[in-house]
Amino acid sequence: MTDSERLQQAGLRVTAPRLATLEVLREPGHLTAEEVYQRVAETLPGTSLQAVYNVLAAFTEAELVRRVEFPGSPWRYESRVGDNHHHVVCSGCGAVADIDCVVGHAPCLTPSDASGFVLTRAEVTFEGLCAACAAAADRESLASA
Amino acid sequence: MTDSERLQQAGLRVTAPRLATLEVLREPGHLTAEEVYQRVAETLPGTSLQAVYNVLAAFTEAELVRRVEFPGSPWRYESRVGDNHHHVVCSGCGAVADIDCVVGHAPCLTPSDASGFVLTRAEVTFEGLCAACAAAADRESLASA
DNA sequence: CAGTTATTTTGAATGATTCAAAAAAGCGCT
DNA sequence: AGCGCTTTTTTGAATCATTCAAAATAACTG
Ligand SMILES: [Mn+2]
Ligand SMILES: [Mn+2]
Ligand SMILES: [Zn+2]
Ligand SMILES: [Zn+2]
Repeated sequence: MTDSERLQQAGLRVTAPRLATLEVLREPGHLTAEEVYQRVAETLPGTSLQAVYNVLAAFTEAELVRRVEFPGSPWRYESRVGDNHHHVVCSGCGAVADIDCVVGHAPCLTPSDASGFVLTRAEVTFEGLCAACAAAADRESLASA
Repeated sequence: MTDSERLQQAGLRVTAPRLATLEVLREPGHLTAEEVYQRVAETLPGTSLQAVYNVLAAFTEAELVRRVEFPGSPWRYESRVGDNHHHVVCSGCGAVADIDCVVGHAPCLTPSDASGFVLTRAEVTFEGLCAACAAAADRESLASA
């Protein structure tokens, strides 16, 4: 299916900013609105940041993209949708990586006691150190020892 | 241990705003800085919102309180610390409830593949409808059927 | 192509959090 | 109790991501 068709299927008009945004978000990654805007502006100068915000809001609504929120960071957007995967954020450098849903059977959707809530979704964010930052920390502690 | 002693143990000076904040956060709940400020101001008029922000930042740093972030909401603070429990947020009314760590053996800390990250923490936020909102939704769908 | 409606542009507003400088208060010591 | 040093609070302003609003423009329908 072409990008235009995807937009139409979602009930959205086919516009240049939207096509450019789809293109930018095609490759894997977790970009902020500002970052998407920078990249869109490369191929489509004159596009406003506000337009990118509008596009991303519409896409999120239509579930063409997924919006993820990490502490202390602006919202980020990715094209990997529909699989409720999770994320790790490096507390050293801020790098983000995808994590497939834990140990098979989605244990994260079956808490022991949900206090009467009907659960629809689980958002899981891991925190840790990426390989590079962990290595750096190792060298650090070795040097000071 | 008294609140004063807790502050001293954390290396923090004992001040009125800090004691008042500890008092406010004694009971379970998830309050925003603004809400803490409102309650502190009741017993300690003249306290500034900025002071509350300072206190909460110091407390979070010292792990006297835990800060949790929910999408679309200002940060919230709670006194239940040290057990890495999780949360549900009602998508209807915004109510927040605690959820003990899922099915015993903390499966949320053992993802199938962490892409080389060394994990230190898992933040799990469930989304759903609280009992009241679920009941309301039921009535709604019944009426329109 | 004209009419209708969605989208983009431009410019400003909002709200939570942070920054900075001066005043006040807490603590250790005498 | 009083001094001096350091932390905390106050006051006032700044920052940043996101949102709001109105007018201009562009996409779809027939
Ligand atoms: Mn992802
Ligand atoms: Mn809690
Ligand atoms: Zn890193
Ligand atoms: Zn509810």
